[in-house]
Amino acid sequence: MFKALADPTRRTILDELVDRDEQTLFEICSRLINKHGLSSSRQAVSQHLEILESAGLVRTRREGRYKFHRIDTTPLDAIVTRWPPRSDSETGIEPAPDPTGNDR
Amino acid sequence: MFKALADPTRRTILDELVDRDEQTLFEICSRLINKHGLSSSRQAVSQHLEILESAGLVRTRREGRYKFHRIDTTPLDAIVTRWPPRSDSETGIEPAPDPTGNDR
DNA sequence: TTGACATGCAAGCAAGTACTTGCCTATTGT
DNA sequence: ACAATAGGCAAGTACTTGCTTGCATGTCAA
Repeated sequence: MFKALADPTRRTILDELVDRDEQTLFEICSRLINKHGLSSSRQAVSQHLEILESAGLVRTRREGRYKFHRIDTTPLDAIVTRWPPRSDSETGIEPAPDPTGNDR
Repeated sequence: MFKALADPTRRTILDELVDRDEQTLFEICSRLINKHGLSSSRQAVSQHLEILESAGLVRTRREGRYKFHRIDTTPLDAIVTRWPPRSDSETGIEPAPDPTGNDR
């Protein structure tokens, strides 16, 4: 999931899906070009969407020849819970034992 | 910042800095090896820390020949605010105008 | 002062990644 | 049926990136 977020184009795609949900591949393509000035080919965007989907950040729904994409932000919660903001009691001076780390 | 989070070793370094703040380079090195079984050379970890620092996720403090590192989680807030969780009113059926996106 | 220690700098290499190109399948409208 | 449309698959390529190697700088203790 972190690798999926590492690409700026993919982040812009997520921005677009926040702006409007349930978009098709071509729709996302033209909005990237017209609204963001990105020269992204259809295949490039398709591969980005694959990566976003396998990361769990995008859910898809097939309907005839259309494939609609919607954002799923739930995987993002893991980021903030993994590295929680430090409380004041933790930011105090710590014992700082053995800066060389030779015993670990 | 997203690119900084894309590497698993860098994420483990952040884990370590949550576990104990104000660690030196060598200290982080040995903890990566002993606690996580990662075979990371000193130079590799040093470069990871550079990237984390330029991403604003790690703050450093020099003291003699030691350089202490501490985590800064404030940049992470931008992630959740950029792609906020959808409220129920937004998850309803949208008009879905022009799936081809030809007018955009 | 001198040697050990903690860290910094830079060139080179190998693996990964984003993108293109070309072709293919499936669905829909006329 | 047939052409247009929406999307998928796969190989090739240029660029990025994580890592190593070797040396340099700065600090501290004896």
